[in-house]
Amino acid sequence: MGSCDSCLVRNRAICAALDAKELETLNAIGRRRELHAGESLIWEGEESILVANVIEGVLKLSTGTQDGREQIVGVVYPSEFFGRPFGTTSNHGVTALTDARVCVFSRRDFDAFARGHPALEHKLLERTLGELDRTRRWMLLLGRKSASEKIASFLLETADRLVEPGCKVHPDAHATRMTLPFSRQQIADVLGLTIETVSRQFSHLKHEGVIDLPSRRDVVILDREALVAEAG
Amino acid sequence: MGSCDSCLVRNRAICAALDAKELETLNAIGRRRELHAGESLIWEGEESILVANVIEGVLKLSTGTQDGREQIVGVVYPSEFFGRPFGTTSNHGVTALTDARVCVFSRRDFDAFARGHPALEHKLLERTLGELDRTRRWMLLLGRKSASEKIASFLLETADRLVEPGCKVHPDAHATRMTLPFSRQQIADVLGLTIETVSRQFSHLKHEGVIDLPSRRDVVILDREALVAEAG
DNA sequence: CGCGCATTTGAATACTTTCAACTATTGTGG
DNA sequence: CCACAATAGTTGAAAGTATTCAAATGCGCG
Repeated sequence: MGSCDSCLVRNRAICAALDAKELETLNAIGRRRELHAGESLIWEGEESILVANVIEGVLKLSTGTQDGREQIVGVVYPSEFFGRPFGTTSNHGVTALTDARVCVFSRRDFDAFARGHPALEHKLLERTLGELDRTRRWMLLLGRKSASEKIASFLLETADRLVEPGCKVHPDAHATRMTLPFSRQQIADVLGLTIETVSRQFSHLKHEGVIDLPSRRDVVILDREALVAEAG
Repeated sequence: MGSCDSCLVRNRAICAALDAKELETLNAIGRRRELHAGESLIWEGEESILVANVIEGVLKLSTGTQDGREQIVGVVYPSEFFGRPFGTTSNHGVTALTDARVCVFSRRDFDAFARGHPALEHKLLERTLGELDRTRRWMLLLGRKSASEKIASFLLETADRLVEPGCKVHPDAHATRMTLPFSRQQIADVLGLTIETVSRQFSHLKHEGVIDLPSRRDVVILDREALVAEAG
């Protein structure tokens, strides 16, 4: 229980860069942690104490203004890494969107370990570069897209990232039905909109027959082409 | 001419991680390139052929929609690195905002060199993590701030990044007068606004006595406190 | 089964954009 | 060096889109 051997994301996480012996060392400095939906692990502005890998569940990275406006700046799925290695302060909070399990490391321990293992640092670099690309693409959405384009883009991206990547047969598979790990307010915080605007756009897409909404959290994509066209 | 020895940003760029001998090797695979304002070095969507360090000048990273809307997703100043190492495609274009000099490497050569030099990869990782932090902070601006808050934030950030970092005496120095490396349209593309809105906000700040605008490209910050308050 | 809270829907408002005209700056050729 | 053309920026008015405020609906949990 809780060892790297039995880890669900063992070969997808950055740990895949390590051999058996190194993994043992890493195992010694890490520990499992369970989080309930809504629970935070890292707070914006605080000292960067820990970093982690997601084993199961979905978490959000967010920042806010003093007067309470919030912006979700990243969403972390299983096998992904979060936290701020090699830095003193955390620039955004990290909160579980669903119940989650993560593999946590003291930042200092992790930093020291990573410095001695270039293969791990390389994996981390590749992931960070990829995350930066994804984040920059999201800036186009925030700065230049209309509400309807934002919603369509959001549904497509979420459908893609939510598919369990275990299935190698269809590497480009898209979920056609999904249970969103987000409330309406959280969707608004991802897209830079208000909850009312999100709701109206969902209703509109439903009336157009592009999606179906069996329950609050479930979405069925009926017409993917239409969504792609709408995404701009 | 054009060797690492005489490089203006020699000890600020990632190259600072290398010793004399390694630098010589790196020097052999890199070459200097001059760019005129408006000239592009990398195009969005194309194969990632090269990466580079900025020696002098300012460049923008940008993406756009098919119908011509543009969003600037990053601004690169002297000593900073750009391009997409360890990846096949460039996700955003890179264009000089001012005349510029850069130190270019073939991506393949750079990747190979970096793989063999963990200290260089480490520096690159630290920079990438820092850039990701900065980018995520910008998302709060794009998603949640009003036009006036955006303009104030933009002026403060630009004033900070524009100061030559040579001056060690005042590490937190802010420029009080600056020549913007951006046209009004480019400011609009950074902030997700239209050129008219940018212009109106500038005029408003001027009439309020918060800034002065001696010429199109020059800004004098008269009341920094007011700008900070306005930035939200 | 009913209560509480998330979500939806409606109407009025506010902000940014769009379209259009005007002004100023820069650069060019006579 | 000046005149003028081209480009960049400013300003105004009208329109459009998302927000705000308010009320209603309905899902999900006890």
